Amino acid sequence: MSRARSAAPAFLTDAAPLFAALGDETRLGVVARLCREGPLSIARLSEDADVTRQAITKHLEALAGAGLVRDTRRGRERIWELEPRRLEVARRCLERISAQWDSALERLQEFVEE
Amino acid sequence: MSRARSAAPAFLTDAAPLFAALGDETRLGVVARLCREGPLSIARLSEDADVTRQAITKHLEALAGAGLVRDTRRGRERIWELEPRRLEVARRCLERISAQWDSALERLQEFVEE
DNA sequence: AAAACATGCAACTGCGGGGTTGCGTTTAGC
DNA sequence: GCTAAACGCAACCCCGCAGTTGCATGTTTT
Repeated sequence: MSRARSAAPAFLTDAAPLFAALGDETRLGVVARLCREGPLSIARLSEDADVTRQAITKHLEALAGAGLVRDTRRGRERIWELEPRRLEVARRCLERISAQWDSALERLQEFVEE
Repeated sequence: MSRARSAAPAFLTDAAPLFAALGDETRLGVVARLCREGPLSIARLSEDADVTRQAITKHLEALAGAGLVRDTRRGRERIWELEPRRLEVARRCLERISAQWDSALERLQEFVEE
């Protein structure tokens, strides 16, 4: 489908890669952890993970590809942190879709009441 | 990671498959269309899509796997519609994560202001 | 300078996702 | 009853993702 039916809204086209990036338990966990613990190195992120350090690295780069995180080099470490701006965009995106569903749900509710 | 770091919150574990289901432009388009056009048959959903009918079928079943849609047979047709309850759950899930990010963003803001 | 630490790079595997084609089956519509 | 529409099923292909291992490189630390 992609851009069928009178051109899908832009925020939907943008949303797909975003969802895809978050559609992995490991990555979602990394984001959550960066959320509540702030910037962390790869080593620290890998410590409690049940996958390899390299796996974590790949996931971080996947998240970076979606623009959700950013890395900064500090000595021999590579520190990863959330990307506020992009995260804010993503947040709005989620809310728009949420709102879209909400109105759809209301309409469905009307049907039921008839 | 998955359930590392003092057990990841349940709503995170649940969210991953949800995001995964939505992490495809085609599927996202299908959901959006069911949102604003109501229940539709596979044929109608495939009409304007740029993939095959079978592809659409698979996507629908993927969405069904995430509990987002439901099918009803009507004659020779198979009608697909949104699953309100589950969609509501998903919506709340998005909002929780959104809120989580929001507080993280606020904290980041504080850092900047220092 | 040597040991320990943090990471990069590359190759490799396995598997599932997204897509297709071909054909069979059921249900409308004349 | 015959044709066309709507769909199911199954096999197949391709590619990228998630994960691994092994080794090299750069940085602290003592």
